[in-house]
Amino acid sequence: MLGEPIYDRQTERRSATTVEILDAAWFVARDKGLADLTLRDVGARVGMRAPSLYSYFSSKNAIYDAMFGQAWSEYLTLLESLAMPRSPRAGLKKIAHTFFDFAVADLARHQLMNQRTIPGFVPTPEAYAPSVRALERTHAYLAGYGITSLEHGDLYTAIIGGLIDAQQANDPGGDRWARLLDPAMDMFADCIGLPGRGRRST
Amino acid sequence: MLGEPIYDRQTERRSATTVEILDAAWFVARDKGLADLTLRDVGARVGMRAPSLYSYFSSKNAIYDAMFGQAWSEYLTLLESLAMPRSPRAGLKKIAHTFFDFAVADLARHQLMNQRTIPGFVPTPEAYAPSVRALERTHAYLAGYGITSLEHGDLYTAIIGGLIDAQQANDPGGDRWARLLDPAMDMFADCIGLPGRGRRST
DNA sequence: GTCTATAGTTTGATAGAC
DNA sequence: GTCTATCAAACTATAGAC
Repeated sequence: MLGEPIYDRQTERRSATTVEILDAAWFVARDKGLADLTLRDVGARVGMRAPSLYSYFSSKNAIYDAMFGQAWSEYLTLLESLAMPRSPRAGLKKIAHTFFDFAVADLARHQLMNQRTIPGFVPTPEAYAPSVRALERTHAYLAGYGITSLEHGDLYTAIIGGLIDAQQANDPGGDRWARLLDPAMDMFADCIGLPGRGRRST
Repeated sequence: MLGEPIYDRQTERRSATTVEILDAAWFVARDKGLADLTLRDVGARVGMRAPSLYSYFSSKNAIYDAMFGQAWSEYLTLLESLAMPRSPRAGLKKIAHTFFDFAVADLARHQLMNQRTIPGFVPTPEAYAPSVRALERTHAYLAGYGITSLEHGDLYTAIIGGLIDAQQANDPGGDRWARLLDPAMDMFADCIGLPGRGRRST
């Protein structure tokens, strides 16, 4: 008797369709807004009727859940692929820019990842896992620069998050707050006594 | 012929009911979530059926709009009532705490005031006015402490906003990020060269 | 001004034919 | 696995009686 194959045409085709559906969901979310995503629209985008989606996802929230996990996994991969510089100051800026740019590049994604805006949606532990790993990885980077205090890590992420929200809320598509990212990082670095440039006017 | 009265029993009663409806709307928003506010629930809370609300508000968005204006007016009043201290550092902290506490005290209100989470809702210019006045007033306070640069003002508000969002997203009801407010303000003050304590470890 | 009644829409989800 | 058909529910908003 032959061993069971790791995959066959059927399961391969099936997961390909699953990815296709998720892509369609992202498109609709960006187009109509994350909260206004409907199964009809998603289905139409992949040439299906809404009920057919239930062959791939058990509910609408299951789609949100997969999107959540996918987005954080993407960010985690991006974060882990970074070649971190020697200089702590440059390192802080690199992570900050990576997160900032990732968030600003896709508002719907940022909303799903970082805000609690979908009424009944709570990510499952499986989908939540990569976001935890991303945070751990960030703290590991900071620790590599000698920043081990929990408070410093919290403040660091809060400042970046504040700049992102201000940017997208008050100047979407612009760079009024994006330009403050580096000065803010220098300010933070000065505050915790990192080596490098001393005081700076802005 | 008698002059027209400034008000009479009818208009007085009418505006009283309007306030009652708004109070009910706030209650429902806090209870069920801002996005899940329904006219049925609001009506039930004031002993009316949903259609009756249309005698007071022309649409559901008109209710959101009134709530938006009301919230910002309240904050503006609070802001203008502050007795600002002499010390710039203390002043920065006072405004920061005022805004932080106001936001954290009512999540639904914060969501309506500062985030764009309701699908079709855009505040009318009238409702938007007090929020502009609040921002102007904040900048006036900062100017009184010699902080006149636009960038500094933007960074100041972004930091506070970031701490608020981190607090409510990751530790609602706690104080993990609230405790960072003063250190963050000292950091900011150090950065822009305000007098007072020099460098500080956190 | 408030009600009942209802229009008109949209949505997530299920049943069952093919 | 995809479809049609449909359900059940929710909502905003309007019309018209009282």
